[in-house]
Amino acid sequence: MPKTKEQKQQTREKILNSAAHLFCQYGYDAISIDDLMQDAKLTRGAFYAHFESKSDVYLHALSTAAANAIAYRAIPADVEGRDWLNTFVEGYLNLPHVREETVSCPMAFLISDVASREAKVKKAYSKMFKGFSQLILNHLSDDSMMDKQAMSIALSALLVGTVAIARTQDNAQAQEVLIESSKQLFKVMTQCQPHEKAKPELAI
Amino acid sequence: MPKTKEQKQQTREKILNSAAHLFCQYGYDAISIDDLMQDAKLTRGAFYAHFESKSDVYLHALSTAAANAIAYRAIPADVEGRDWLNTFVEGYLNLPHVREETVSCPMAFLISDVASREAKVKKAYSKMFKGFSQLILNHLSDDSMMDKQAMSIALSALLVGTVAIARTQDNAQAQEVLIESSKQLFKVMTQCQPHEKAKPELAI
DNA sequence: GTCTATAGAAAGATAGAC
DNA sequence: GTCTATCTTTCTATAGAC
Repeated sequence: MPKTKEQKQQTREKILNSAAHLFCQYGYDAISIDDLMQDAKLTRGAFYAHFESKSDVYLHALSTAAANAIAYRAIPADVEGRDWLNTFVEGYLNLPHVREETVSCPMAFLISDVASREAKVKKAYSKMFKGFSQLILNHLSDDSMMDKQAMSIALSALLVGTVAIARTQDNAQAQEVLIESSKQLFKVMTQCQPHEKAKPELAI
Repeated sequence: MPKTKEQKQQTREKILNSAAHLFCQYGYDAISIDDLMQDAKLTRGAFYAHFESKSDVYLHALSTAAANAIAYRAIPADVEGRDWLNTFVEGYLNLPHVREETVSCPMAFLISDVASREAKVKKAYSKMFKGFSQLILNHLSDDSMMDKQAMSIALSALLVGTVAIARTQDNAQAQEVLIESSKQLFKVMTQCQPHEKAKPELAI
């Protein structure tokens, strides 16, 4: 790739990272193009060399936010099954995540923000949820007592919904929601897979 | 109450009903004061005789929306325990609710909309969630195997989260999320209360 | 490609007539 | 209390210099 194209790509990614961060935290309407560009240490006018419109950057920022979140919560390949789920839930259902002290999940943070967006955006969100649900599904241990497909969807809704609810509460209430949801989540998993060992204590 | 005051109150409630409906469906930023007043068959200027600001009407519209939703989903007093929960979940986790063909739950529809609002609004939302969770708690049957407090919070997060997620999906996917979540919900309840009779088929 | 300047539109809030 | 008219701010998007 020629040097100029490479630099343009870097600038674009810089804007996308600012967009992923700011849109997740404040939503589409609360963030102006000026906000994005200032965060990326550029000015308004340069924006349109990289994106068609505000709507366009939001769409791509969704993917960036998802990619960042996936990379941040990556779990070593040798961790499998129940251990994987324990680790994932521990990293997802915790206060630093809810308070954006760490990389945030665009699904939980923009769950009702996407309702007013265009069809393209909703499709991208929908695809993300399918991916999330599939990720959970891939790590559910085989168990004849469990409808894995149904379980993965319900768990996904519980995980995303819990973080979204926690975000609307003060710290004490948020902590309670996170703890009780993960307790019930593990209780369900334990009851469905009675041969597995008991769940470990969670550090949340 | 004098006639003029009574009429003012009626106009105020008309605006609040429009606000509850429109804010729930489109969110705070997408709805202008003009939109609200046109829906209430009035004009911009009259707005400030009833509310201090847009933020003010949003705050009160939250309560109106909650009151409307509670009234709409009211369940006869003689329905109790497991039957109550069945009926409630049936009315809450269904497609017409998700598609706003019926009175919508402000918690599910505005779950991430309140993040950018002022502290007063967040407190009102938080109080609503506590009320929702308490309502569930009041109808959980006694069972020594179950931590009712924890269960009511987790169920609330699952219910609200499921509707919020379903809203981001197309009809087919939304239906799947609703069905699988309610399946798992009842499975959990059944396992925790093994003496109750099996769950009825849901009409969703 | 990035900058400054600005056009054009939308929306919150206010003023004054009735 | 409700109306029309308007002030003011904010924001998306574009134009043109470098």
